[in-house]
Amino acid sequence: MPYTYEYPRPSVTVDCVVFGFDDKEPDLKVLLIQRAADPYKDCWALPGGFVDMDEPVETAAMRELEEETGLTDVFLEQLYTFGNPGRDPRGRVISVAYYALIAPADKQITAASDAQNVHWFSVNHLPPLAFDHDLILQTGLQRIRGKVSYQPIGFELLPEKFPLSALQKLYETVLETPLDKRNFRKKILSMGILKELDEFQQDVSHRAARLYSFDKAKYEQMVKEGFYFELKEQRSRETARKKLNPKG
Amino acid sequence: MPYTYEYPRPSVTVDCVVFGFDDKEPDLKVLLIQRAADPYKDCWALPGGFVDMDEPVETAAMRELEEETGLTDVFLEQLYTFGNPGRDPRGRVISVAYYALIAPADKQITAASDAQNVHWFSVNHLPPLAFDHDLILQTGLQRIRGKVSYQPIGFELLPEKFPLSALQKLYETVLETPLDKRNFRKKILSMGILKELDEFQQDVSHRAARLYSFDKAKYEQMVKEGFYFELKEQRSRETARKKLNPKG
DNA sequence: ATGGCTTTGTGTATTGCATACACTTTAACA
DNA sequence: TGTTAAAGTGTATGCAATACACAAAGCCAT
Repeated sequence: MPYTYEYPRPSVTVDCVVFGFDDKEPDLKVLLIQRAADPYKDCWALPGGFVDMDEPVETAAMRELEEETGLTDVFLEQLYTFGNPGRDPRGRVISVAYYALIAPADKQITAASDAQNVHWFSVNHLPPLAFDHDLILQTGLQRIRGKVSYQPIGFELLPEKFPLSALQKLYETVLETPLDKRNFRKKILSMGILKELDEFQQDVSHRAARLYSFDKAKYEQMVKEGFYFELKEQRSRETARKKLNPKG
Repeated sequence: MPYTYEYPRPSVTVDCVVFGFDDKEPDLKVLLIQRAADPYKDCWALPGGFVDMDEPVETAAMRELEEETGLTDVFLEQLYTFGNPGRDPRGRVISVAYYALIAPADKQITAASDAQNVHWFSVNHLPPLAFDHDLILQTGLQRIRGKVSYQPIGFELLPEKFPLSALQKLYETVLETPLDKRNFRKKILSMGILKELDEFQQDVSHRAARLYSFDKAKYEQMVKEGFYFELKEQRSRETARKKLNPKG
């Protein structure tokens, strides 16, 4: 026990809420691991672990994610720090949570390290989770729901090349609202941040859709010039009217 | 040195970016303390300190804020966690940063604890800061710039009763853009989240403006019913036209 | 009291964008 | 070849954002 301090110190961990989108189902999924060790042995949990003394916190998140699930090169952003006393039976543990967005089809998942199992779960059918991981997960869900409308992070959940219908389904799923096809296409295309490809869907039993890709360089250029991404839930005229005159 | 652990542990601190608004100047201010102890003795810094083992992190932020500046009952939200190795010369210190919004006129400030001095600084005229506090402060600034447009947090920076011109100046200051008076008033009043008071400015050497207050209960009710606060930088027709046809 | 100064407070015409809405085209497969 | 499934496309309407200027109020100095 060589590490001695004048005052007590908490442990610091990282946890990752990894979101994935499947446009076949379609629903929003979260990657969970089944714990191989106590506490909460056999319970499902977010991938994560202790921060090393000489690594940045975000690096720790990426390292733990790779160790436990095999994932590398993912979009990763800090979510929130959870540090209530009592959230971990081992003592005072403060956890810096991150959220990641990946296109499951693009990435291979492998259980490793102290995960005995890794699995995608729909956010609507989650198992009981270890620690306060359900709170962390719900916080992540709120975050991406709030964020997709104002930042083009949704593209991180799609493969590099995708049909417009997949993008629309993604937005419909995350925002939990149907969108009008013509209006959606008109709006996203008018932004000019998509590259129209000369490629089409393969192996579909109906007319193949044209594929697009997100033009990140152009998007960043446009942001510099004052462009403002916005792709929100459509507010119907009904709703708008009610706002002004609640009696109908 | 009674605290001994099997693995090394970082220290965990909190830091607070306290924003205030002065509609006389008008500019956005930040509350800084002058450190009474090493490291960075005499240097200006964000109020903050170590998290106790048995208190929630947010409680630590409120406690340190009160100890060092005398402030209580302020709007406080978590901002971001800064934990790069090397950010503190005392060793590995991970800091959970919060930001606070207050109306300086409503609150009394008092230097105490290990602050030898407390002072409001304009965000445009900051002294050199201790640790990575400039990074934290800029992160806070970005956060409120991004957030005022979509959440009515601006009211936290005004006294309870305020004239519309103060609200407008606040938005102009935070968004760094002029706003049209008639359009601003039309929009904010049409939202129905302001209570029109039967009180007027006192001691002004011109026509006294009517005072308003933010109707928080009504706002929260409206949010439940699907209301969506939005008060953004106005995009001129010029700008909008350039977007579609860059050549003019 | 009068005129000057400062800030409040108000209305309308125009334009652009969001919305609502349905049918034809394409391609695979039976 | 016709059945099925999804892709792809245009327009009319209405609301909301914008641009814009002057009269009213109240204090102050003369």
